[in-house]
Amino acid sequence: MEKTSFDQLLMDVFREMGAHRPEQILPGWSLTLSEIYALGALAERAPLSQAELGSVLLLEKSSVSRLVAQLEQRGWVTRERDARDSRLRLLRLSEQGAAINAQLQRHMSERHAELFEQLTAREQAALLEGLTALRRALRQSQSRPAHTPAEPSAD
Amino acid sequence: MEKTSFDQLLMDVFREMGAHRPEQILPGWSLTLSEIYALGALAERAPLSQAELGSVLLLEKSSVSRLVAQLEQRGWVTRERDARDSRLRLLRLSEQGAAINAQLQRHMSERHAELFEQLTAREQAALLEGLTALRRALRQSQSRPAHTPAEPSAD
DNA sequence: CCACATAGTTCGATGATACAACTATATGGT
DNA sequence: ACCATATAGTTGTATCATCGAACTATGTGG
Repeated sequence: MEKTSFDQLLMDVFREMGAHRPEQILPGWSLTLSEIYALGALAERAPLSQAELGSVLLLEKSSVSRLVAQLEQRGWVTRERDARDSRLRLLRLSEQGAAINAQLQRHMSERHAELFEQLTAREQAALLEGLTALRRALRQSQSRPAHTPAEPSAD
Repeated sequence: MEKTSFDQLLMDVFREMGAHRPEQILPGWSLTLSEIYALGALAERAPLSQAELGSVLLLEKSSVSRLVAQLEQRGWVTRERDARDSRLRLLRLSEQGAAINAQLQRHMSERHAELFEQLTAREQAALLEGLTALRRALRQSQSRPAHTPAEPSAD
């Protein structure tokens, strides 16, 4: 039993999941991780401004701008101007976008299922518990990345 | 309590660790994930040909070629020709490379430590167990990525 | 010795990202 | 009202990791 480091483990998992190959995340779908992630975020937390989406995705606003432009072009996301503050772009999934997202989730679930079948129930539980905890820890120690996503001022 | 999907979890973790921002993995070190990973692989499994390294990293041979060229340029990796088959480049860490790798590992361990402090012992154990199992499962179902890395012929 | 296989390199393209400079809109003080 | 400043988003430019294809060099088997 190799005492593999946690980083090593995580890196292995990243790679095997094809994280360094944008096109490969979901074979056949020309979707990047960011796009998938964005759809998921919008599906859950209803209307988000681009800045808000950026702080979820940890992406620079310019990257978000282009990202959502693409999603809009595909007809998956709508960008409505906020009535109260027309600088804001309120992002929502279109119906088609919601459908795509559902399909994506399903697709990924299937992939999970395959993977999970190979884990014992105990391992599955451990994986979820561990990742959830890790994410929590990461969020807290969120050691101010370069483009430190500004806290959406709750103002 | 959101029933966060596993993919979602994993993606969150990716992003918070800065996996989409090459430079950001280890602030101050201009190292990509692949480079870090390559150093680690060489540290463990002694001399590897580029093809072998490629199948570890899941990278195309051309990508490996450039990657190791960079590492060599920095003086971290040596590329010796195999005496028996001079087509092969036997990759090894230089002393400096080994030192760098050790430093990297230490650096990352520290980061772990910070993160782990925020997890309960139980969560830590769960994380390691879960990731280990997941990696195993990924390796097994490693079914057919596009550029399917050829099995390094055990010759 | 020639045909073919294998290891690696180089070239060109793609795509995700950042940063900086810009536009448009909002807000607050005088 | 008006200007200064702040904020949201866009556009332009650069970087860089990656792939695929075409190439070179080396090994191998008739």
